[in-house]
Amino acid sequence: MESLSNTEKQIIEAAKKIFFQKGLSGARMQDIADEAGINKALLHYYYRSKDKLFDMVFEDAMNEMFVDIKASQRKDVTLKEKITVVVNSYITVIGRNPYLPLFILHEVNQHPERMVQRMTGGANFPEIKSFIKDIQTGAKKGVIRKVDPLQLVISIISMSIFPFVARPMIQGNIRVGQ
Amino acid sequence: MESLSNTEKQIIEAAKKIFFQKGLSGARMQDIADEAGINKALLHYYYRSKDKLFDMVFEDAMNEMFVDIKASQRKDVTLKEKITVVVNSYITVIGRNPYLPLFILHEVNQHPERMVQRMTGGANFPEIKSFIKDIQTGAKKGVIRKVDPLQLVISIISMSIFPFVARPMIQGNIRVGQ
DNA sequence: TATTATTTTAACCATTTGGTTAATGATGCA
DNA sequence: TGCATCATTAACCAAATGGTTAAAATAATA
Repeated sequence: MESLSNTEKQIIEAAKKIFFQKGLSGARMQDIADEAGINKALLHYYYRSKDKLFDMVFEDAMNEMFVDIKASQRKDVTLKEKITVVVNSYITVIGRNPYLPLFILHEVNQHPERMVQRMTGGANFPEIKSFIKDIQTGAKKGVIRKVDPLQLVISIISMSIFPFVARPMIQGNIRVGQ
Repeated sequence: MESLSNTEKQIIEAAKKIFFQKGLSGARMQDIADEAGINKALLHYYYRSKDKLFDMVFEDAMNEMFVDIKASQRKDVTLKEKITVVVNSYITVIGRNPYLPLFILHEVNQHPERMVQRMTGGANFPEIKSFIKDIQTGAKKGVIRKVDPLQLVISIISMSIFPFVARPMIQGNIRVGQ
């Protein structure tokens, strides 16, 4: 991220746009070049291969998706505040970039190994385990009802993210039923 | 679906396997032919083009995803039973074929028009509108708390489907945090 | 069995696509 | 101003890929 040339930024922006929409296998280097308004060879000049370029974009996407979440894991925040932060964060981030979640989910499914790397390497990634512990102590204190902590986490994440992912289908459906 | 030859079935099965895993743009006709144990030209003999073949698979997928759901829309079932049927149906169907939801979501995002067709044409497709009405009358009768019906539907669907979609990420995450 | 229709294949073909190369433009610097 | 480095491009290449064709194998039919 340190001092990218103007062209480099254009390329990354273009690559994000195309990769987010079409995925790795659906994206064409020519499309990215066109979107960036440059020659295709220049893509390879800066980022050697399609895969390398995709890696950058993917790492960017992961960061974008989870930056704010990290904030919820500060120790000095109450459980309910943490939950609020998580939900708000997802809604804000995805609202800003609707392609993000489905892009990540699809690509993780295509190459699970690629994500495990980013997860161990990448700085900001939400730690579910710590969230679970918070819920457990919260339940003991009586702040929330006693539930399976993992299930609660999954439910919160599901309800925060899935509506965006399924939006085209739901909207389509409602429209079809008049 | 009426009396397909053995080869045709093999092709459909192979095509489903490959398309489900890799999506339209990621799938190779050669892969499908190999998976079916036949020559690539035979694919085109039965299903003219990759797109035509994909259309079959996609329609199949949509049906598979929503067959059972239709059952929940019978009039003589209570609201809570309906909800149970919906949740169980999704869990069963996706448990049987984990690739299904992400495949559909991804492809619908790639070509929204394709889905709208399937939705208007396809027989079994869950009608959210009718579900919403059930919830509204249920709320009036006091069977459930008064909530935004659409939000409830979306939450139910989210919690039923998303855990499967995000499974690799959640499992990966938990493993990484030891 | 002879012939016709159907199924299957090997060999091709045209296009697309990721990637390379060599030349041209620009930019800084001595 | 001349030279060297960096940025950019047009033209090209090889491999991959969807699709075709003509021939071979198989099944149906008379």
